[in-house]
Amino acid sequence: MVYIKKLSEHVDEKVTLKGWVYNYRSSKNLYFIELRDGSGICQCVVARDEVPDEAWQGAESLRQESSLEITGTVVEDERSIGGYELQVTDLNVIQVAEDYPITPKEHGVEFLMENRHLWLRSQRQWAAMRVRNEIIFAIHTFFQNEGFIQMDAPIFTGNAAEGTTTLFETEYFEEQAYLTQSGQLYGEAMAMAHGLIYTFGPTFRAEKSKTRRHLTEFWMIEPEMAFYDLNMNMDLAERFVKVIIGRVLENCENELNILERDTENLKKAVEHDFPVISYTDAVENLKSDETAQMLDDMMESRKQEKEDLAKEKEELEAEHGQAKKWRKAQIDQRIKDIAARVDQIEEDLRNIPEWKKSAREFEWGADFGGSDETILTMQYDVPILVHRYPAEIKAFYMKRDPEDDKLALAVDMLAPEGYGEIIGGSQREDDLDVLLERIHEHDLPENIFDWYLDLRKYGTVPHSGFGLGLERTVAWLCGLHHVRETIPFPRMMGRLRP
RNA sequence: UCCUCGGUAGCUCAGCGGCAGAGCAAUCGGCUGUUAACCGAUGGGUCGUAGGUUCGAAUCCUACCCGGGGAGCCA
Repeated sequence: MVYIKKLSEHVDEKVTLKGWVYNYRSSKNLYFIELRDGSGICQCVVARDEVPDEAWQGAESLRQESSLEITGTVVEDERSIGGYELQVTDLNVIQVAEDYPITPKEHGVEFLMENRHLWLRSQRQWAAMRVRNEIIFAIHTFFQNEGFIQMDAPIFTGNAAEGTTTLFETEYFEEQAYLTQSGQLYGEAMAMAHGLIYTFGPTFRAEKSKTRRHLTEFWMIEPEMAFYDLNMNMDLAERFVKVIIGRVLENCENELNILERDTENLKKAVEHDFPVISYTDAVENLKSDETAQMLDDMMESRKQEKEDLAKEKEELEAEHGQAKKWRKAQIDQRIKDIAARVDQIEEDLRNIPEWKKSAREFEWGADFGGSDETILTMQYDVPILVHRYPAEIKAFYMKRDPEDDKLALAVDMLAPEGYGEIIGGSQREDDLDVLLERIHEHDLPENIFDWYLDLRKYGTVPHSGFGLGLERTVAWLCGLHHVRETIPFPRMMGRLRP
């Protein structure tokens, strides 16, 4: 048995492929079967004169997603997807699939999500999962090469600590338990045992967020490093992300092609330093005249684009009447695209004045909202690192800046192109008394943290770490609109099936 | 929880007070190189649910259910 991915090694040989019908076309004496086998897609040409009668009848019975074994000679052919095709000599139908719900045409999100178990077979979803796999492999390779030990934090936890986030509650024998929202505190304990560690596991947040960046169950990678300060932490995060992008560019060319991902900015991210900006400078940036001007310019260019699209739509509608059928379909599609884009523009036109106002009136000490993040990141093509946030808006375990007690030694990495925060991290408070004080300030129960406080009692050291959101990273590298397409079976508000 | 957009054939949508429509999919037929193939024919409906206004409601009003996008929160 040969896999489609390896067809180039079998030119002019007779091989047998096993797979599913992705799509098919036919004429009287010729059948074209697009076969997918999980490794790729190959067009198989069945000519009536070249195969036994049973094989021809088998071909005629095929429907989308029918399973089959197919034998033939591999030939190079430019007309075929992938550059190779199979001149079929025999085929054996395993099962004829009736009424496969997902056709090669367009579908809505709701329908596709209901059929996620089948949607995974579609090209774009296939490509996204391959990129996800490459990213996961790159993450392990990077840390293993750097001498990190992969260790697992528990998923059940007894403490709902860390403050504001809503957690999933569950029962652990007769005790109240929660699903973990982060493995970090445990990561710190493990780093004190092994020096450099990373966790790789699922995390759960019960927030009722319905946005393209949120899931209730997502995967997070959290390295924790003994004897690392904030600068070392930021350097590691940048090198780490660069390696991931580099590996994806190197090994997923075909997948990125299928996803129609423009790789220009990804290449820049590998080659250029990520801008490092303090929170305070970022606030200045938001309030600046230049930013206000940038938003005004953006407003103008959106208005212009809207006019251009309206004109294009008029021209298309005029052409529609006497157009041929295939051209009509093309026009309809383009008009649909235009309508979607115009909706987006109108939303922008409503939002931009508010963004401008919120940026202009931003007060030092507040946390950045979605629009503020957008304004900051749209000024760059590569991720930016924002550091030293006001301590008040950050978690209790983050160390204060020795040069300014109001600041926490925290860092966020914000991805470009609207993908938002992909990394959040900090240097941790390593002084027992200060940490106790913070716990009291945040009104957290001390007894829950007794084991965590032990880490400061017995050989405390400066240490740092960060968490990378896997799905947001996949979404960004794939250029996907929504994180629900970055994980096989996304869990989000109102979606527990399939 | 709030704001906003939507729910019409298996799918994607049009229709927005007066006979329920199109494309794709399905079924049948045609076509020797197609590639979201093409051409012809056929079948296919609880217009999200409940109530109201009206001579008449998919269309207007009210409530509810479900979904998309966003705010808050965050990776």
